[in-house]
Amino acid sequence: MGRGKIEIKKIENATNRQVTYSKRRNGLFKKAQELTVLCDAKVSLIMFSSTGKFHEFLSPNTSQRMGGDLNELNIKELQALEAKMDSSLLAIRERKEAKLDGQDGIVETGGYYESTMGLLPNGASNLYALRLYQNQQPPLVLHDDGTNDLRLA
Amino acid sequence: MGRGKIEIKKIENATNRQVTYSKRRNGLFKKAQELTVLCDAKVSLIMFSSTGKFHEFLSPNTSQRMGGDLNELNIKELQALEAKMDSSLLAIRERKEAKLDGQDGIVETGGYYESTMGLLPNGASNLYALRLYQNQQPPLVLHDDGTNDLRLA
DNA sequence: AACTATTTATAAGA
DNA sequence: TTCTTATAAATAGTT
Repeated sequence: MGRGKIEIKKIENATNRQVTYSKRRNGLFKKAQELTVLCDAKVSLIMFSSTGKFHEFLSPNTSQRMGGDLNELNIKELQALEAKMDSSLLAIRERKEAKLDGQDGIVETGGYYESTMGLLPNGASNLYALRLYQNQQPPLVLHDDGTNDLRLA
Repeated sequence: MGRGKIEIKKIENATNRQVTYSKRRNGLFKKAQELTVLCDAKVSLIMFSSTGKFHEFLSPNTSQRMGGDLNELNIKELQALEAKMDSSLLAIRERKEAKLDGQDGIVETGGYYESTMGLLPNGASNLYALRLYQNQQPPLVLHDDGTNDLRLA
């Protein structure tokens, strides 16, 4: 939708690529915003340009605590969060043990799903998704771009 | 871009809202895909309809481990992941303690940033963002939609 | 699900 | 870079 039709392939010229990224990023955010309002949906949109610039959109209706911090959470919420982190950590430790022992006990039964993207202080980025399941020995799926180690703060 | 111009406000008719959600969701995914390819960007797009349906887009170049599981992670990665979860858990416990004591020790110094959205097995959803910092007493920012308790598996 | 009249996004140019 | 505008693309209302 412009003066000419373009092929969807990587824009090799870095300047043009940056300009297009900027324009289309704005377009995507606007669309995400509109979808959120029109359809009462929840949207999380996170992106990194090829130069490592980070931008995100979160549904306004999910941002009531924006700028807040843990002090805004009540004890019950903190306990729930702690419990979740605890069980996730346990899952990771179990996996690590299984790995060390050469075991394999993955059972994918569905359940909690989580997708996330991280930005590190040095500008490097990673994108990964975690799938945390509810059975007693939760498997966990982790993705990254395959080009960097997981860089977890 | 249709037969008529529309106002960006919630579509009250549930059927129309669902139809529009479906159309615009596809549009958003297509745009996200194009941006990924054209600009060599990384994009994570996650959404829930008002009826709780879940959809996501992850940049293809960040999905090399799709379908994999923790067994595909090496020990080093598992250790890094474990350490991250550990420190996050510690941050949460510290916050909880501070909360119980009525303290306030938040210091936002920047650093690791993480945004995430979760889906629970019962179809309920939550959207929240965590900001995990690198200083020794990491503050943590958590958002949800304010209408439900945090529902963490 | 398809079809189009229109609106909207944007590629190329200024 | 920011603005313009011709054109491609998305989509609202309809069938």
